Amino acid sequence: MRTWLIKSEPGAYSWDKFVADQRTEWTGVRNHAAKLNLMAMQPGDQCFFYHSNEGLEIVGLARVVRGAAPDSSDETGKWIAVEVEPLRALGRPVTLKAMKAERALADMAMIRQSRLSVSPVTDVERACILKMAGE
DNA sequence: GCCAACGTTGGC
DNA sequence: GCCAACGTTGGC
Repeated sequence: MRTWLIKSEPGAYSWDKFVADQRTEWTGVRNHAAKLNLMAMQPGDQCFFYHSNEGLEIVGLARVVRGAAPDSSDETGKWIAVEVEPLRALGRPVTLKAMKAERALADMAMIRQSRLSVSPVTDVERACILKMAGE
């Protein structure tokens, strides 16, 4: 089981909306590096859910329920999406500021490449983030 | 195939 | 609102 990090602007699609929906197709990724990460996702993998632009914190944990398939919002047929469901909110949100201050997270993909909307999280990083969340 | 111009993302 | 990072487009 691998762990990933997916970003969403809460104004566009918030954690609360995600919880209300119970399951969603993660559409709209139009970046090749992010697409490669989507393609590597397997059912059962988990994803930290991060609020970009507003909030700037990881708020919850999700699970991949279906691997990559054509993105239903894409008319070109070039892009793909996975389906995810919420697992649980974190004990407390982990802010970008706190992550940047944590030396163990200095090499995190999302820190090094801030614009990448779907990124991998290592086991060490995952454990660190969960600890920061008070879990 | 290079590179300047431009658009978008996302943090500050 | 600004700007850095980065991706894409289009002229040459």
